[in-house]
Amino acid sequence: MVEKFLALSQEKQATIRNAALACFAKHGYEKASIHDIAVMAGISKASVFQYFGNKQALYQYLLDYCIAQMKQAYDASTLDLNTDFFDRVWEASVMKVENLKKYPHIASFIASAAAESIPELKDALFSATSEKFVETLVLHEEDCKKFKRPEDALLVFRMFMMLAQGMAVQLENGSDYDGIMKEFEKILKMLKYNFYKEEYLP
Amino acid sequence: MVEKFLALSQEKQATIRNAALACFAKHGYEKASIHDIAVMAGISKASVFQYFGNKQALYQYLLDYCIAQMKQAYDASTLDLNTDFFDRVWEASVMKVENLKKYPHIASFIASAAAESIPELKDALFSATSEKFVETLVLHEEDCKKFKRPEDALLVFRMFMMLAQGMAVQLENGSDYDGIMKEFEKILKMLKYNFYKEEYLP
DNA sequence: TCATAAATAACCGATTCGGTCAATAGCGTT
DNA sequence: AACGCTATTGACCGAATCGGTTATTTATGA
Repeated sequence: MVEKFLALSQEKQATIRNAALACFAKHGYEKASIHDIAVMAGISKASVFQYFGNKQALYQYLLDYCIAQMKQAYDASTLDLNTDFFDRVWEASVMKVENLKKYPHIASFIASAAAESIPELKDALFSATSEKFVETLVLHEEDCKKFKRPEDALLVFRMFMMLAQGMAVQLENGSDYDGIMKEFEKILKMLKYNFYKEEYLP
Repeated sequence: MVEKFLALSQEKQATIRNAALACFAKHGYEKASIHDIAVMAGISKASVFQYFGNKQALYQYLLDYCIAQMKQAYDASTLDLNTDFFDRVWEASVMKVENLKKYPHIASFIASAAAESIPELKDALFSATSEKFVETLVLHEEDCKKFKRPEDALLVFRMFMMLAQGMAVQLENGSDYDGIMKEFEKILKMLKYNFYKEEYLP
């Protein structure tokens, strides 16, 4: 049923998709109305049904699209190259923010769908956001040695995870990307300076 | 019109208020329905109208209630006593979290109302969350001297503000208060140890 | 037991819901 | 210009839900 939609131009697809993602994210499945989505996308309500058949199918399409996009984003995660912990955190953060910029409503849609306990999200979310997974990806054993107190490394990492959530909130609330990222970069440098042994400082 | 409601027992008032706060916070003013609120509160829809007259009056009552609660919470902020910066941050965080525990839905309701750009919130929110205000309240000049690099103090404070937002998100998503606060306490100690000059460490 | 107050089920007109369909607008072909 | 074909939409459908009212039931207290 979705072929009609996929035949549209990429721009129009993106416009409609973003409108639908935003509405579902903001209001949830039941309270989001096709009328709202159509108005936000600048098309008629009938067209939405022409493209997707019904409300459920539209939601399912968005779900599949977001899961695929998420997997792709994580597959493209090649941050093992940088050898330093703080550089890796920085790189991962930049990647996350760039993704947030490129696909603005995916994160909030996923969060909203998770709140409605959509079953198929459980798996996709678990593999992507599992703290242990990200931990082994970012924090290596040899990183700890650079710390004045090696036992601090894990806690610093956990702090970054919380910090990332706070940043995401601020970004959603309209704060400018560049300003926040600049500040985050300064924070990283500061932490590195204060936590590393002198021999590992530039 | 609200006298009927205020005549109820405190527990029943709290139950109804929390249901209404949760519904308005989750769905916004327009999409939140009196039916939903009544069901969540375990009373009949007619009773809600009996207590508050109409939807707008209910919303206005919640708004007034939350603003009053917020002001009271900030008036009770007596954290000047502790002389150390990190202790002050810890105390402020505990206060914030205790408030979040005591009045679970106020924060999200205020956020939702702010998103709908309710005019009277502008003032109340500005005085309460203005970063400059909190900054002068928590970060004093003599604190900076304790840092190995005094210029780090302000950035550490900014980091705490972001961290607090991340913590709030996790708390809303159902993580346990005590676990998060334990971790935050550890983070504070760790930062203090790494940032302070040795002479200021216990 | 009875009067009174509190709570609700049933109901109201109006609006909005998801969904359909016939009419229209756009557009390449001849 | 007239045609045919398709993409798009305005108008419409019955059903559900909206905010709000009212008549009836339930609880209370003298």
